[in-house]
Amino acid sequence: MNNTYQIDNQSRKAVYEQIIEQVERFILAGLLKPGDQLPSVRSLSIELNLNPNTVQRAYSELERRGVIYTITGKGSFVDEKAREVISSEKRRELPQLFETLKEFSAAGIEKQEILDIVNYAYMASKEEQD
Amino acid sequence: MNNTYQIDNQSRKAVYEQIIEQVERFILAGLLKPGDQLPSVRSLSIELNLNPNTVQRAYSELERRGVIYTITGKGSFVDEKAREVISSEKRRELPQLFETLKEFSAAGIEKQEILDIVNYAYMASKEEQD
Amino acid sequence: MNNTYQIDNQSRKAVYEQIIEQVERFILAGLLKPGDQLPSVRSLSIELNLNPNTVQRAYSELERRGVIYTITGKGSFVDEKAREVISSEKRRELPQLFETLKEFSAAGIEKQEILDIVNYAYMASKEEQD
Amino acid sequence: MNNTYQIDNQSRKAVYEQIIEQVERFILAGLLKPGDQLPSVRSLSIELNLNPNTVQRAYSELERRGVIYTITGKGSFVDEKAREVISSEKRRELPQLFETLKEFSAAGIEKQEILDIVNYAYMASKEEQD
DNA sequence: GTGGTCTAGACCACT
DNA sequence: GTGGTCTAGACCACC
Repeated sequence: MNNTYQIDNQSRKAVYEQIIEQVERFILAGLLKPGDQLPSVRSLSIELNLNPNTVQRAYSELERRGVIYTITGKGSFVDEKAREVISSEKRRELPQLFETLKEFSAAGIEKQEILDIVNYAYMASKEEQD
Repeated sequence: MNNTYQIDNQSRKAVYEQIIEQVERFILAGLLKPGDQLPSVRSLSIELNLNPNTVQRAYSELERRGVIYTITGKGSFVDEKAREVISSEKRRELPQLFETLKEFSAAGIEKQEILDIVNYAYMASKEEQD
Repeated sequence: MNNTYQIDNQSRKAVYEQIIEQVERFILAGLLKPGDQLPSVRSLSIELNLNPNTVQRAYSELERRGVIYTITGKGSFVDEKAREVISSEKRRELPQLFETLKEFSAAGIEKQEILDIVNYAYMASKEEQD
Repeated sequence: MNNTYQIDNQSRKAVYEQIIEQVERFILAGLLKPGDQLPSVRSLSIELNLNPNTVQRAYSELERRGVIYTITGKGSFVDEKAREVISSEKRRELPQLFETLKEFSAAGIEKQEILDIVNYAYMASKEEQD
């Protein structure tokens, strides 16, 4: 796992959302810790060959959520409560998981197959953490 | 559970995608069986207060996927292989489930909590089936 | 090869065109000879479970082309010049074959592969003739 | 050979299909290469005096097939695998060629005449390529 | 600027 | 009546 940002222009996901996701992923993975400085809007926009507006939008949204904070003239930094904020965001996705799983069931996908995937995912996640 | 169509204008999901999802859900739930006729483009567009084009687009996509077939001048009908097609569509979503679960793990959501949701979802789905 | 009519409701081809094609094919195959009587509009529409209008339309078009002729009150019969007419219809499709073949070439399909198909098709056709 | 788009309003082929065919033809002819940008939906609709929806529909279908990819807000571009995709589409038409040839045979068109057309078509295609 | 979606309403071929 | 296509024109998100 590396901590350099990447964007997939061909993805149907908006570019600014891809940036948000990656910042949050780096935080969850411990690659970015509270107080750490994020790349500046300008440098990241150059690195990723993006319009600065796009990067700015991602940072603004992250700040709105309380994941980072910005000190004008100094830069953007990971908030103390970042992990907490991200976790509660993810938790809000659980009801949708429930709906998805009901559809898998209706589609005839065996419960055991899902349970296996859960186990693999949790194993894989713990390994990446190390 | 009823089999009348509903659309949510607030949703960020495209209306035509909502129609597709509902048709597929009705089929999985057994409310629409192979050979059954779907509401005509016109009648559904009136019922949902939509433009015929929007309904037409949903039906075209369902036909392209092999979920329904259309006889010009007669109507649209559930394909014999509809369930099969939908199941394989769903199965293609499993890798994304894997990614989502890894994120839940990284976000500190306990595996047991996920397993509970899986169990609930499969119970709920089986009940709706009856 | 049999000479009973069949229609494919799910085909994208119009039903009346399917009838036309089959009549012409039977004539080319020698299953229908000049002077032979075609099934009546009514009986064919019942046999194929079609609206009589649809069958009528096919017969009218065949008459217009000179493939069959109709004697009111007696029925429809294969015209003496039927084969000739159908052949010249087919011959008019040759320029389109030319275009199709150019596209196959551009798509990287080898000429030899096409030549093989031509040979097979002519062999198969001669066999069915017997 | 030029690479400007043209539509034939008289044709019974749908306009959006004509656009699809032309884009694919330009790609096969090497006039459009992977990564090349297609005219924007708006500009092409103006150039051809069509409604933007019609062009949009063609582009959507091309994207679904994997011939082009689209970056919302930036434009549509020829996919790396475009030729591959188009070739396999064409190859799927071969069985229909077989049927057509059988009919030509039954219609009394000499095999030699067909072979000549194949040769001409392959010659013509190679020349256009240069 | 770009594509994505939708409404409104029309015409056509076919059953 | 049914679906298939198209025009005209609008609004949105994103770059």
